[in-house]
Amino acid sequence: MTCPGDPTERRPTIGRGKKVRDAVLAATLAELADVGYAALTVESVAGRAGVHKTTIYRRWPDRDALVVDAVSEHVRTEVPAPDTGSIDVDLRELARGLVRWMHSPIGKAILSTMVCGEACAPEVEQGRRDFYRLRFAQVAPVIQRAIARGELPPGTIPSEVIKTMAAPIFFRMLVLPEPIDDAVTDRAVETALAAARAGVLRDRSCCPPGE
Amino acid sequence: MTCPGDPTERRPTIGRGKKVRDAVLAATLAELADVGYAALTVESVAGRAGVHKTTIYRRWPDRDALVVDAVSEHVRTEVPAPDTGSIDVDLRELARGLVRWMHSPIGKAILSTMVCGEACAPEVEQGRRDFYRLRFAQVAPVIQRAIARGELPPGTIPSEVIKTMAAPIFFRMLVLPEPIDDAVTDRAVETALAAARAGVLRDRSCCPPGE
Amino acid sequence: MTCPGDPTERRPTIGRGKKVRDAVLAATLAELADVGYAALTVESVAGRAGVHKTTIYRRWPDRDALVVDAVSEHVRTEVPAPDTGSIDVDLRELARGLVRWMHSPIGKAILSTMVCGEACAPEVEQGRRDFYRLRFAQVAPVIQRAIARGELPPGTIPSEVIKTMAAPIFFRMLVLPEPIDDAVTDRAVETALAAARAGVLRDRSCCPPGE
Amino acid sequence: MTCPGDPTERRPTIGRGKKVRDAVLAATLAELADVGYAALTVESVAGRAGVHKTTIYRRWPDRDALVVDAVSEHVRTEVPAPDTGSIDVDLRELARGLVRWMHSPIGKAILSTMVCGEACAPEVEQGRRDFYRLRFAQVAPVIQRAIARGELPPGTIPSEVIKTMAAPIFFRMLVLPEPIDDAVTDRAVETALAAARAGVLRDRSCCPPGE
DNA sequence: GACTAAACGAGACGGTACGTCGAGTCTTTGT
DNA sequence: ACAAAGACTCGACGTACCGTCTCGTTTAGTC
Repeated sequence: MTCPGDPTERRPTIGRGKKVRDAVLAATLAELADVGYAALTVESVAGRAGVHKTTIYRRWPDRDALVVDAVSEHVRTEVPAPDTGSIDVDLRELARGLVRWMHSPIGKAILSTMVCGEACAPEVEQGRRDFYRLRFAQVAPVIQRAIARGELPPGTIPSEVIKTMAAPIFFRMLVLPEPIDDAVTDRAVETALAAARAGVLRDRSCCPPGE
Repeated sequence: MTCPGDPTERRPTIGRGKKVRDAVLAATLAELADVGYAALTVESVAGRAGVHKTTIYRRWPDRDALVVDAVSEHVRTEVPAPDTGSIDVDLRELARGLVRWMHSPIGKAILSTMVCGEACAPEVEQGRRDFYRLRFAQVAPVIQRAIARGELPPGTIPSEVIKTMAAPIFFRMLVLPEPIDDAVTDRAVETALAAARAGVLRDRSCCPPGE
Repeated sequence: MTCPGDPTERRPTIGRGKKVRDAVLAATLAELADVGYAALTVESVAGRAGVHKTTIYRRWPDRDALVVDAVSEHVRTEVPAPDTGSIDVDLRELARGLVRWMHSPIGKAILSTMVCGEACAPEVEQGRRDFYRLRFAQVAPVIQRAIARGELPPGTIPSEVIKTMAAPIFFRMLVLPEPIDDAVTDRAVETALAAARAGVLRDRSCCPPGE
Repeated sequence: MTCPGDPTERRPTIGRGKKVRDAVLAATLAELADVGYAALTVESVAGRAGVHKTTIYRRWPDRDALVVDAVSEHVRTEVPAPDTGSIDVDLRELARGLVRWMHSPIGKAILSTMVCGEACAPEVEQGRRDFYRLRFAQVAPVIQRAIARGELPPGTIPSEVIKTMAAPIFFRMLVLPEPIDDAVTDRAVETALAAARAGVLRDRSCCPPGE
């Protein structure tokens, strides 16, 4: 039956095709983690997945599409949004989780794809935009709860807080490659909180106020 | 320094060789700006420089070395450190300059090289580390003056302020590709200042909080 | 013969199977005429016949068998053996018919299959041997009547006369690709008759010359 | 040296390139003889020639061009034109030579290329036309001498005699695949001579025979 | 001002991966 | 229970670019 509820992919996703698809995507992530995006080879992926190269090309138009798909697949993973009652603790937990993810094989895999100086295929571009949008949405409640509790000023934009917290971590990881220790992580959290509390991260268009 | 006798490069750097070297490096930067690091081909560079491919391989061991060299060349450019007497204004000027640089051809060229998810050649790795170290050093006086003026708390680490200001801009440019407008830039500046004023960016190892 | 019960083919030849079989064979001939034997694709045939590729592979072991079968199908066509009372006229008529056939779609189809520099599958090999044997047998009476009328020497081998007449035509068509006009055709006929009349085409093993 | 006199090919033919070219063409002919035209693989040729696939594609645009070139190369071989003073003997010798050539590896190689039912690439088409034109020109003197000696009627077209002799041999070899023995060969010769002597192979346009 | 050595132009070559096509086999599904 | 539909394996195609090599030719510094 083509029971309603999972029409994300056509029928081939079920049955034998599903097995192949999963094997290939898993192999892609593994390769990504091992050798990175630039050195990823369709033939290696095929070999690792125990599948023929042409089978991959039948399902994905090219290397980029394959990688984007593989990464997107693992994006549906729910990121647990902590709720300890304190924004300091919650945000620190999120930051630590981000750092852990960045250093995990799968995180490295995704990162190596998800960064490139704008000359990327539009496909990849869109893929990563979606990725981050989803991630931010998943953790936004943490900030919203803090606002509700009065820990952060009303009008604070949740995604801005997250971005402000995440930015220094990504920056150190990807731009200046510097090791990321707890001090760095904590500083990122405190920076975001300081900015939020100072009202820097509020929506300025609606509520000019306050001051 | 290019003082005579400098053996960083052999003689060929002078005379005819100089012309070739310059043409190739310029062509490399142009290609970098046009198509990005990943799509850069030695043959295109050779063609653009009006030089034969083998000539390039005679001087640089491989593609990466060429790119690193081309980029390093343009790193010595002095970044003017503004000094208006107000850290707000100075920092905003630095941020605007950074954004302008990021959108300039040369900036794009360097960025496309300087970012990659860790699977880079060590050569590139070291190159970019040096690049940023130098850049931060160039603008550190701006912060130091602010500390001296009492605008920022003593013990504030200049490079941390710069990084905190730069991180959200790079993050938006490279990770989530989002357009960067003045609001974003200003917010980055204010975030860095808020954090600095809150004492988040002080050196914690030496001067235990106390305050 | 197509008498009922003929077990050369299994049941599927009747009923629904018959339709499929006919459609596929017709499509095969059409493809053969259009693109030739070498470029013939099972998928194209399937598409043209409105049938799935695997359906073809179920019925025919491989491409060659399909082609041979398709061609054999159209071999049973009776070639009218002219009987004007004059071997000159009769033979010329046969020659013209041969040339017409060669330029017809079906003729081209068969020709493109029926020629290949020996590296053919034995299946094809046997198929074409049978094809020509049958063709020659069909027109042999023309020669036999001429012998009976005394137009050609006794002992003349009918198939040899046909082959001698046909050879230059095939030669020009397949080997040196040259256009075939009436002059060529006539010359082929006259050559065969000259040779036959000179006794070159008699069976030498049985009736030692002498005569 | 670039001494005048051998500008048949550009410079690459000399030096290292010549070795590669020769090796590849030889390997092509060998493959052609072994597996035939249809089954010939660029990779096999490359392997046999001890050369990389891409090297072949650098010099020849595709498989067909390679084969045509390889065959053309071996066409310059002079075919000795016998001159015994008797057209019967000379022609028989030519016929036997043709049959021997057909059964030689190189002959098979060329034949397997040189026959295809018109759906050939124009490149191959032109190549074979040239091939046969040259071959016929090489042996035409044999016929011309016979005409001069009065063995054949004046006005006899040499190439027609050759074709008439060759046609049945090719026909048996390629169309009906039948073994070719001396009887067949002799019959072909006698047929051609009978036709020539009967005046069938004269140029009809110029000398409308007095006979 | 001629001479020698380094560097350049030119082009082929081995090698890796790309993305495509077609043959023929195997599995799932629907009837 | 069997045939249609699809997906899969396999092998070859022709392409692009990498980095290497070997020739001649030009040019730059030296004697």
